[in-house]
Amino acid sequence: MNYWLMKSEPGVFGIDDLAREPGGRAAWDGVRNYQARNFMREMKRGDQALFYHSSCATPGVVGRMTIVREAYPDPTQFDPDDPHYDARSPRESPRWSVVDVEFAQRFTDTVTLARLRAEPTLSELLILRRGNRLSVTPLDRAQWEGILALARAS
DNA sequence: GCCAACGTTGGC
DNA sequence: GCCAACGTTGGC
Repeated sequence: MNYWLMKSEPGVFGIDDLAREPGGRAAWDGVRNYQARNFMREMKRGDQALFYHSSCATPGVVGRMTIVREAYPDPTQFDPDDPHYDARSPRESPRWSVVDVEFAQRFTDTVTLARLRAEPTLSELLILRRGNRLSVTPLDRAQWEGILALARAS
């Protein structure tokens, strides 16, 4: 099993939006960065992911979800009315992928970015790296457990 | 709103 | 292939 951290702006699509979807399931669409896309293509059904709220008053990890469908073409890349439309993505070999995620838990309290930075054992977290902008990053098991422990402790 | 960091684009 | 310009991300 693999562990991931996935960012989204709560003003666009937050964890409460995911929880409200039918079955708590949604396609994680709109990713337009090759490195992030490649990580999504590595995801396996049953992998676990943390939901991170970015560009908001209190950025941080707000809950967790499960990968329920492995990578397939992102339909929004072919939709001219979608903000993530990509006119240069070939139909026969789509450039962008999505995975389907399923809501698992919303933490009572956000594990804030400040709290993550204050935790010495999480110093290698990719999202804490200076200038990091990747919206999808892998976690190792210790990081996953560490963040869940912080969520339980709050 | 500001700004640092980074990815992408496009001229050459 | 280089690199300047530009756009985006995301914390503050």
